[in-house]
Amino acid sequence: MDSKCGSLVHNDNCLTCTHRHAGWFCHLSPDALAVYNALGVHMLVNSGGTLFWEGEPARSVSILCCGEIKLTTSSKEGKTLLVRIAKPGDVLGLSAAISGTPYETTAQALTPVQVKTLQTKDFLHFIETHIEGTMHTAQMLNREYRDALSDATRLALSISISGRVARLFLDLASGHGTFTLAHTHEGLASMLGTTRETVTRVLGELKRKKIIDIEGKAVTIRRIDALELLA
Amino acid sequence: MDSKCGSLVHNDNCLTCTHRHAGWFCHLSPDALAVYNALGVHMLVNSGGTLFWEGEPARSVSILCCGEIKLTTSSKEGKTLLVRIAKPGDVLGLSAAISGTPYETTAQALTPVQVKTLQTKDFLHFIETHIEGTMHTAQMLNREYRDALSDATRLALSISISGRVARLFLDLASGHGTFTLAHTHEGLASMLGTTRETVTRVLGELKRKKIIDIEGKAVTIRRIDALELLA
DNA sequence: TATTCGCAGTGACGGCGATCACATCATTAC
DNA sequence: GTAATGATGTGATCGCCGTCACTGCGAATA
Repeated sequence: MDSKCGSLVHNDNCLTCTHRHAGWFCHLSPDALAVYNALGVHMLVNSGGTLFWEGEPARSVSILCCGEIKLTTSSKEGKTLLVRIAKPGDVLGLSAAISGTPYETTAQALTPVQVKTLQTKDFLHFIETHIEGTMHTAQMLNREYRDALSDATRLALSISISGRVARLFLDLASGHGTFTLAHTHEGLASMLGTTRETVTRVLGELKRKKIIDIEGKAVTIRRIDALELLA
Repeated sequence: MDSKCGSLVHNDNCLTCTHRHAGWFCHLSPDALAVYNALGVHMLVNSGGTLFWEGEPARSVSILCCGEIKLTTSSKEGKTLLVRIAKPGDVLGLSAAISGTPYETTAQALTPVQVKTLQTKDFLHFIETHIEGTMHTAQMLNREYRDALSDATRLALSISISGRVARLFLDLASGHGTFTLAHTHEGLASMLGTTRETVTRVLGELKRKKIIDIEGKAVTIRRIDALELLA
């Protein structure tokens, strides 16, 4: 499953699309796919571009074809929580469309991305008339729910910040001994409800204790037992 | 919308049920309702009874007819996070059923409750064959997602324990100015990710500031605006 | 090369809340 | 009654971590 856009050749035909993968919203049966394909438009967004802002009325829904998109939410005081990184196959603005409320997050491209964008009413009409689409919608919302819940759990159940870092790293590694850290310390801090400085210090501590290794963006877990103890 | 079970007369017929309300899962068209009605069984659960435990295989899905159910998740060390208080019309075990994973929370009745319980496979078959049910599923999952996200946001963006207490009390009051506090300080602490002493101190503070009154187990909210500000 | 800008690392200091310790009350057991 | 047990209230201490201030480093731009 390649998360990049390849050469970023603009492909606006879902019927001939080779990116699609099980678990993606657009992984539909030929019949539904034909209807889906006729809807909306394909768009390219530059790295750093913003698809929508938190609080904005939800005019459209976008399915991410390739690339990565950062979803954040912020408090009145300007503090920001990194909700999650959307991957290809994800639907952006889904929750807002379903509930008819403004976007609950801000969506900003981390890489060049391609999205297929539908007007909210077209999207809703599609899922209301294709049960397959409705089921996929439920699946996607369920994933978002599980993500948000595990965030809340991580934040609530670990008193210490190092505990939260440990929990997050165990999540990110998801069984493997190594993973790619796609976040800056700033980004980690906002996921963990702490500050950039504290993240720097905690990571330094973990490296010094030989619990993890960090080389560039590659993180290796050396003592998973120690991490689990912290979490 | 009465959240109580009235005289708790056992009504096992959804067709003649007068509790139902817009936004509830079971608020279905006559056709779908007739099918839905024929599924599963109605059950009464005493206050304090447990419907299911976190980690258990998701054998069944329950729609809450009346009463309140506490959903919690906990860490290995026994610390507990209050996920939310389910209200009538909510579907318990929905996420687990949709994703085919174990229950992600523990469900414990706060009051005497009536639920309609379906085997997971029957529930899935119902929503896979009734788009109305699928849409309601998406709506419910969306609500759960929004709840979890606001939990995460509050936990991440607010350091203060008094904010969490305020939020919990607003949930428990659910619009009313008064409610019964069915937990010890110890219990509250474990839900809020803090300690018994801190709960005692925060409650004392809130009483001193005339934001709430506590007499025995009866809590009265005197200044709901102040609570909302804290949360 | 020089400048800029974002990210990473580090020290100092102060405050919130965890922890420990103990003093009331309330309720149940005896 | 008295003892025992559990819940609540309160003070003292202390450490984690938020905040501020600054340095170093590398990549991008000119």
